Amino acid sequence: MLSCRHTFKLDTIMNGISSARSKKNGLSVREKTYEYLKSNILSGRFTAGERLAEEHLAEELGVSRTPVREALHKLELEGLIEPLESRGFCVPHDSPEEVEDLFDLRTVLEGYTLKLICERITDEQIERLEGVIGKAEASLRRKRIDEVFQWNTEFHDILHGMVADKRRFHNLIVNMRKYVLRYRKDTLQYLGAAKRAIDGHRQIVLALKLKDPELCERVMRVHIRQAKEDALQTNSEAR
Amino acid sequence: MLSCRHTFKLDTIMNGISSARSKKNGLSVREKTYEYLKSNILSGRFTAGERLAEEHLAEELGVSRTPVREALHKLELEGLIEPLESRGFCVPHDSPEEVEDLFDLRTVLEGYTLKLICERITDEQIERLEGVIGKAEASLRRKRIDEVFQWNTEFHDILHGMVADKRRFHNLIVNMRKYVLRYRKDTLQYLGAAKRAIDGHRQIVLALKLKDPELCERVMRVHIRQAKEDALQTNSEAR
DNA sequence: AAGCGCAAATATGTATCCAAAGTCGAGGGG
DNA sequence: CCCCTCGACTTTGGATACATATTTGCGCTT
Repeated sequence: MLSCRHTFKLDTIMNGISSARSKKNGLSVREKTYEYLKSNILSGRFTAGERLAEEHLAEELGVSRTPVREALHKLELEGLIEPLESRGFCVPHDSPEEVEDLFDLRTVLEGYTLKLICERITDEQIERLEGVIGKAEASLRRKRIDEVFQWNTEFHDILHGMVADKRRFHNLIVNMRKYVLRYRKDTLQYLGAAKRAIDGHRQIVLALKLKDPELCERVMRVHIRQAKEDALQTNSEAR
Repeated sequence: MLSCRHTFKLDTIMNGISSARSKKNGLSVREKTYEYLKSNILSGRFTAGERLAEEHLAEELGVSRTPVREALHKLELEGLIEPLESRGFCVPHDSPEEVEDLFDLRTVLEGYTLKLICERITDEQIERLEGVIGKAEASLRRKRIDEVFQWNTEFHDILHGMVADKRRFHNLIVNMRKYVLRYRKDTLQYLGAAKRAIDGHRQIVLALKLKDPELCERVMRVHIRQAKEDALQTNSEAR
């Protein structure tokens, strides 16, 4: 209650910067709310099953319920939260089965995507990928796991950028990688997993160089399956 | 303007039946709005690029803008509409490339799904599938294309029902089949396509009987690719 | 006559309001 | 003592109100 004060404050600021979705510069309140909630969910701030109430979140952010509602609905559609039987939403419990499903889906989609990429990739792009792998290895040698993670992310970003024109594939894959972050943050802790990931990337580039679409698909499937196993391993250890 | 009258009327009716999302019986206004818009989009009532304005739609349905907005956002996420640069949404132009993308995605997902199904299907379920194929053939002999379509849909429904526990796969596939309807409605017209679809289903069942996961994946890929070609063919003829 | 600019209309984003449904607890009855 | 019921409170869905932004068209100026 009494969030009016905060509301007015934020409102004023927002107006000053860029009231609605001025697209270029500032994000709309809804977008900010959405991003805020998403990052909180992915970073694990909310424990699974914990109730997320519109009102409460609205107050916390100093905005009205409207953008919060829209953000929650969007998150629900993306599968990051699920409706509670009674009311409200919560971050779903992630059973090992669901984690497995998620990775299986990635296995299939990313495998096929690499096959597509194989047919259109240029030598220059391959060099870029190799450069990134090199940087990841350098970070690994310095035991900077978080840096390795950054470079590995970059590696996949470059790949996905190559199918940006295939919007459905692109959106789907990018979305799934977001969910995966929830698990990866634990996985990351292990040097072994980081090394395996880099090895996988080396193999991917090799397959791309050979211009063998079928090999590409298989290699990527193996890579993601490896990631799945690392994630499941870490997850079960955590409990 | 002056939609107030309608609004009050519908409001009263709604309240009488089941105001909010009484889940079991009646749909919430948002859900009804969503379904309404979706069926209108899929049935091709809106021409591609045509602007969909909240206010206008709200008035047409006799509801306020709130549920319309939520429905529009949902449709956007599903890819059935896309935001216009300025404001509002529109049904995207479906370039042959996009249709191809859509089917490619289905190819991959359904292929993998059949592989999964292969490992868990029972003889009884196979019999059910064969029964449905038989009925589709009977309908085909009587040249009842719409009936063939129903049975073919049933065939895929049964298959997808078998991976209902893999929620991500399930949702994704079911969703994509919805989009496909937009094209299939034309494709359907052709007996040749109907026959090819049934043949594909026969092959699928055969692969399932052989319990060969790799074969299943390949056969399903071929089947969907066939559907893609039929769809593209029809589409280009239509223009 | 043409182009620039301003103003009005329209649409969208956000806040608030209202009604209805669900939840929880207290009190009474079995 | 436990269960059932009724009522108040919480929370959500939907409507409306309001501010802002965009677009379009009209008028003025050059």
